[in-house]
Amino acid sequence: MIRVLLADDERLIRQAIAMLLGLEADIEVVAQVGRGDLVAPAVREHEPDVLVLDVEMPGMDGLSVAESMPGRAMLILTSFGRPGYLRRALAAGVRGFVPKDASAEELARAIRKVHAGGRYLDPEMAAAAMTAGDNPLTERERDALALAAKGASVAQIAASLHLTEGTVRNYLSNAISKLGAGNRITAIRAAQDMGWI
Amino acid sequence: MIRVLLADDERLIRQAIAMLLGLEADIEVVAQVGRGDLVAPAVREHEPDVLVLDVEMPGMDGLSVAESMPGRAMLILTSFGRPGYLRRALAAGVRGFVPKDASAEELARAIRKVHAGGRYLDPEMAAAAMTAGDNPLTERERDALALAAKGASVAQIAASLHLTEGTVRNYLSNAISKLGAGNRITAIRAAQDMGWI
DNA sequence: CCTTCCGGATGACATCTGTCATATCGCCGG
DNA sequence: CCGGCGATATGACAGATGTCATCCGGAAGG
Repeated sequence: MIRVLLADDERLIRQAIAMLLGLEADIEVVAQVGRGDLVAPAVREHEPDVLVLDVEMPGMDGLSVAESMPGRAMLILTSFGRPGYLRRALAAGVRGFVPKDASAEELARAIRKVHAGGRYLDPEMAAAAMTAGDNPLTERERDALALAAKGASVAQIAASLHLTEGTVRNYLSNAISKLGAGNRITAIRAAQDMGWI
Repeated sequence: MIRVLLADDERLIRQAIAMLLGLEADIEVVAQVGRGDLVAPAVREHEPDVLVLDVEMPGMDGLSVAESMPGRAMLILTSFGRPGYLRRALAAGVRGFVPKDASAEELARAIRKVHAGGRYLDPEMAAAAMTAGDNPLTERERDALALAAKGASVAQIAASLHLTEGTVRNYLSNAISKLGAGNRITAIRAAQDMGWI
């Protein structure tokens, strides 16, 4: 029996997926949580074999959760096939990556594979991540763009990062150019679509 | 037996919810579609009693679908409790509004209520929509902000709407002020959070 | 009928943003 | 050791953005 912990913020989805997985003879959902920060306590209590984590969650996102639990069998389940998510997940030791558009069979197969020590990556997502290439932004450019995405002005970003305004403008300009955008708004959208900020 | 059509773009979610609803003795999912533009043909073919529509879908969003089928028993199922969504849905004659964070029982109850000609609004969403009040933006302000949200510059917006640049700047400035934002980026985020653009 | 009000429209002005040329620093390969 | 490279940092400048005072026209109300 494969003991699974399921983390997703939407109760209906969580309940429903748990039900589907419960139909599989060899899979048992032993815990369900709706917030990222509740995963660690639940893991301690139930000692599941495999963690199925949604990326978008309050408290702590699924990728951060994965990064905080190295060595465990984990699988990311997400609505958004963002290349950056896949890279972060793999770097964190996650061995399974399944889109919510997958079928229940695909999810069950992925869980078995991950439990057995293997990998399961959705073919389309893997291809998209390959095509997209790596994150071209430097750390500072990402910092600046992430703050801009929250609506911060150049002055506010400069204050946050302890830089002069000119430098911040420069980072944003570089980011805009690297992302093939025309202004900061399209740059923010592009970076978010790729899962880079 | 209540015959239900289920429209949601994520297969796993669709399958799983169909399974949950199938457990209810009086509910039967007679059709499932993954795109908004496939709802109309499926309705013609299966003649369901109640339509359960996700807002976020490719092809055609759930609210537009609802607007195109007046008089039918419909229920909106969404991840995002945006006040503007609720208003648009009610205006389109939708009688049920359920967040994906609801329980399966709540969804089933809502479907029965809507099928019987009643209404079911998630209490929290209804309260949020009340608190938020109505969309304060005029039509032109919305047009301009929606284009800005796609990354368009003032010049491009002006060309699209057949206005001078000054007028466009004015609309955006009004929108920023009405939304309590400090620049167009925060204004865009605020308007999107409320479901106003 | 006249007034008031509000959305729509305009251009001038101050400020903010994006680009560019340039400089410094640490690191790697020759 | 030295040159080259890329990340970081800076300020000047041009162009884009946000604010303001103002005007126009139709709807609501006296």
